[in-house]
Amino acid sequence: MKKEIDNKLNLKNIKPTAMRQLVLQVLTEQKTAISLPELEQKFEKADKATLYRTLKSFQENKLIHSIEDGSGSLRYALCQDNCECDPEDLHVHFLCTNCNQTFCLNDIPVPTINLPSSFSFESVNMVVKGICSNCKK
Amino acid sequence: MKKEIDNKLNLKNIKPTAMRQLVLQVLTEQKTAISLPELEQKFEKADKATLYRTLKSFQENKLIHSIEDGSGSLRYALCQDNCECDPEDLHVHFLCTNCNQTFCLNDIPVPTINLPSSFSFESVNMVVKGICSNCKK
DNA sequence: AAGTTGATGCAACCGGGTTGCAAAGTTATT
DNA sequence: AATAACTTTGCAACCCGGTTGCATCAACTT
Repeated sequence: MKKEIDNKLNLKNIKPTAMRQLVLQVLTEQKTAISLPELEQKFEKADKATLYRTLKSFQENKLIHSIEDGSGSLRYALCQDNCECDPEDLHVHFLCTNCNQTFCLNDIPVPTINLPSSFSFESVNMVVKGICSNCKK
Repeated sequence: MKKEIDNKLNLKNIKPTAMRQLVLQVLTEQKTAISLPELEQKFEKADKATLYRTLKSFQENKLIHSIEDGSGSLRYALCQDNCECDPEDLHVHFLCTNCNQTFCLNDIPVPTINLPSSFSFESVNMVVKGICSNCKK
């Protein structure tokens, strides 16, 4: 366990501090994308700013990606192994309006948009809202 | 001018107060989607809360639609004439990472996503980021 | 061991969004 | 025309996610 965590960090050139190990641990166990305040709650006593900076460095090193979740806040989730956070790596996200969880639909790529030629493309954020499988039952 | 504004409001069953006329005026002149703080700045002296509630009632009455602009804040733009804010009415939005303006790509509908059958669809938000035509020059 | 660099914790701030409440304005009722 | 009932407005205050400054602490360099 510990080994794998450290491995992942090293692979992305992130110095494996205690804090970072813990955060990555949480992110690994987490099936849905998590927000900063949610992450904060996972710890008894943790500093928001530290977590914030931890997530930021994870993101800069392409260990996680962030999405605007459709309710005005950011959420974070682990990238797929091969992810380079390039446009082709982007997938659709799903926000459940009932339980408020955000799911990575990893196997649904964001459709390509034919922009007017006067616009140039950098990235795209696509969030579908509805009811998730858990809440439908 | 005044006539058209009032007409639009009446059509959507919104009582045409002075404030609402002014806000709709601004929205009509505005080519890009506007945020609440931006709207505030368009007036010498206007109350944020009132503007907020004005936008809210416009939205409830389907005179305008809102989008999460990809930078964490909401923006508002006039609906098309025939718009019912149904999923089929949704279009893609474009955020310029240079000038920070949000454009309605009215003629680019949001592509349909085939959700896993266990998820049900309500709505979708799609924002493309890049450089707009003005900034490319 | 001293010096450099980076990580952490605390506090404070910022800005968008939102609400409560009282005053002003409008509409309806007699 | 006067009153009651409802709506809109303005002000203040608040909430919360995100962010920064700064001092401290840890790790690593020479």
